[in-house]
Amino acid sequence: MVRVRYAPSPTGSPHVGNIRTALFNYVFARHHGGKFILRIEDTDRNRYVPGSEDDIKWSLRWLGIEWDEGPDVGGPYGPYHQSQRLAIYQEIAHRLVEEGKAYKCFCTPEDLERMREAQKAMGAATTMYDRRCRRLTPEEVRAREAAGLPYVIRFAMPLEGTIGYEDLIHGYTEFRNALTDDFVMLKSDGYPTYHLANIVDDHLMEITHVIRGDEWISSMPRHLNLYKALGWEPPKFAHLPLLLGPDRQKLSKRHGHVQFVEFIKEGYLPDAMFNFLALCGWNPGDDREILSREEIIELFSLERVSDNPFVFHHDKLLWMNGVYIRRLSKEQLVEYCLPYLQEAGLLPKELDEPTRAYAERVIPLEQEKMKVLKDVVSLTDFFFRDDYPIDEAAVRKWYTQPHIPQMLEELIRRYEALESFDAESVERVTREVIAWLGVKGGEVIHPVRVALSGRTTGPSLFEMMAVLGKERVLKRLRRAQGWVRSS
RNA sequence: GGCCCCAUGGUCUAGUGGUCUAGGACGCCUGGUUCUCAGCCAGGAGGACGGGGGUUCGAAUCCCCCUGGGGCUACCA
Repeated sequence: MVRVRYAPSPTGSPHVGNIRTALFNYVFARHHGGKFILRIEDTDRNRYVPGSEDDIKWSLRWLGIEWDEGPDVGGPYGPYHQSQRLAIYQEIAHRLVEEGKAYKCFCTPEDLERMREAQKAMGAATTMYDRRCRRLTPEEVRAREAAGLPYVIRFAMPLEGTIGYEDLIHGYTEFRNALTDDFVMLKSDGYPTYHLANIVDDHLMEITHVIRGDEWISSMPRHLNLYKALGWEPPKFAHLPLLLGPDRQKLSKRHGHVQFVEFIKEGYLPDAMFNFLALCGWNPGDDREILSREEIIELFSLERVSDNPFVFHHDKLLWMNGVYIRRLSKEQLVEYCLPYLQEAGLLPKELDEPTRAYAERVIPLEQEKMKVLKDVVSLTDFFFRDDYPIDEAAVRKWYTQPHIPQMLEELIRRYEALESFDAESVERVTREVIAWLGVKGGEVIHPVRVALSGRTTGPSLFEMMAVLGKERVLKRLRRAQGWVRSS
């Protein structure tokens, strides 16, 4: 039985890279019919950010990623918050101390700082804990404890030899033990560090595969030696290529919009995000790129995960989201868009039937143009308000032309007489005016579009008029009569 | 600096020794459709597969070196 976990730490709203890791774990579990576990690694009390755990869960659920064990759903291996498992880590850390595989270190942060300064002053290329407390005699340790000095527990790394492992993505890799220092396992506040908690929980929760970012490769000598010291069989490891910003640095806040919840708010669709994230480092091996979750789960394999870093560009995500928006039924599109229009104040929070029906006719008009749902606001605002911006350059271009006054007058007269203001009738009448004026179609259509929407781009003019309705159309055409000027 | 990872067009990626004068996608450009934009359709530009050595009849594909980029180097994850 495959058991994998996503183990975020609640130190802020998760960014795309974190969620990509969660998705790969989830897809791997589903592909193998295994379990996907969510474990909260809240072992850093200083960096804890309230609310970030909710963002993590919200992001996962929004993507349709449900965890089989973890917060809210429980499970046989709980608790799933590391802060609730402190006694376990402490017991194991002390056991290691008794076995001589770890030791108490009484160095203060100031001691360590001085040590590093001294090493640098001596021209050392690398600063590394000098293991001074590893050499303390039992009497010295007892004396310090009796004096009530705070301490951390450090792992006693082997001083020689190498340790290696077979990475499912990178292949065999090995490290020289002497190059890794005696890392802290248990902090002076009694909380474990990632290195300890992660190994203990992965073992206790019977995790079979650890799938995480490449930045963890360098911690492998610590983890592998810890497993060895504990006498535990390590799980399989797969390190995912890093997600990079356009400057090729590891993706982070510095790159702007990288928080996953920002993507949700912008109006990316869950299916599109799922699809795109799956392609951040993985591909199905053929030319397909638009893939459903079911297809991704069916086709996924770690063997097809690339081992080179992935530069995250928004362009392709935007394109893909557009593809998914265009595939939406009119009803789905409306449901997705209404909240954005309400949020923008273009529609009331409580929709009455006529208003809703109107919005249902407006929104689909711009479906093919939307890249993100939020686009609906700028694309359709003139349908919902009268004080929309006017493209002055377009007004200057058209409203200085000689046929415009006559055109407006004639259009208004004929539209007023129309009984049914549907697209076909409006088009018929408009074409009559075009013929009567003896001008090209565009010479009427373009200035009318500017009159009705204030812009030069937009939906098909006649459908737009039918939706706007006779009253609004006439009002706006009359207003446009005031734009006419000679030049 | 040390250790480790990575290296195919601007970006993502196919490619696992011959079928590659390197395929696909995004982006970009052109044309078509059309009342505009978008969409859709059809074309196009853009790579001497980072460089140098090998191995081989034959290398984008295997090996080595170099170069470049990145990650880690905390009582953070």
